[in-house]
Amino acid sequence: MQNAVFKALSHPARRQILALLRKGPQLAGDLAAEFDTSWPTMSRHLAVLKDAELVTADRQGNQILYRINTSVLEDAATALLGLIGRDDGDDPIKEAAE
Amino acid sequence: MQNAVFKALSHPARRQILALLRKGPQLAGDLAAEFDTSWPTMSRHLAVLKDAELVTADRQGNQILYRINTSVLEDAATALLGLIGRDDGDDPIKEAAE
DNA sequence: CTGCTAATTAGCAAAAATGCTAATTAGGGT
DNA sequence: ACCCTAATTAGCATTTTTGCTAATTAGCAG
Repeated sequence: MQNAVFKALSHPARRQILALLRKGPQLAGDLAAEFDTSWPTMSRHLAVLKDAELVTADRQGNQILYRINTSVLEDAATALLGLIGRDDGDDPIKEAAE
Repeated sequence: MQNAVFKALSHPARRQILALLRKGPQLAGDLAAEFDTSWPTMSRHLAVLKDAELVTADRQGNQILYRINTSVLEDAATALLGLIGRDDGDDPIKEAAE
C-alpha cells in the first residue's frame, strides 16, 4: 500500500537505513551498529520498512540479511513526480497519445 | 528541511491536496470542499504543507490562494531516486566524472 | 540439553499527529 | 460602526508513533 510506504519514509532513521542499504544487503546487527538507538528500536524501524515492502529480510542461519527493494522506492518516486506535472484536465486518452 | 517534507507527504490527505493543486492554484475553501474532514483540519494540513514549503499561500483579498511548489517536490523525488542507485563506495570524484 | 549470539516481541511511558468544536482574526460590504 | 464570509488559531481528546528495558524466539555449537 502506497500509504505505508510514505509513512515508512517519514522517519529520518528509516531513510538512513535505506541509504545504508544502497551499499548492498546488510545484516540487521550491522545496521543497528550504525545508530545510537537501541537494538529493539532499530528492529522496529526495520519492521516498518518491511511492512511497506521497502526492504526484504532473509534469514541467513543465525542472522538476518536485509535488502532494499528498489521497485517500491521507484514507485514512490514516480508518485511524487506524478504530482509535479500539471494536470490540464485533458481527456486521458488523448493525453496518453501525445 | 528534508524531514518536514517527508513528514508532510506521509498523510494521504496532504498528498491528495497536492494532487488537486496539479490542476492549478486553488482557494483554501475550494480545497476544503473536496474533503469530508472539517475546515480547521484542512487548514492544519495546509499549514503542514506550507511549513514543508510544499505549497505557498497568497492572500487574495478575502480568501487565500494555495499553489504547489514543484521544486521541493522535485527535491524529494530526487532524494528517493538517490536511494535507488547502488553505492559502490567509489571515489566520489571519479563517480561524478562518469 | 545447555549455552551463546542474533534478533524480535511484549509492555510500558513519553511524545507527536489527528481531528473535532469553539473562538478568533482578516477582509470586504453596507 | 456592523455584519458576513473566509480562514486560522486555541484547546481538548483520541490515536499513533517512538523508544526504552525486559522477556522471548531462533539458530547454531558443544
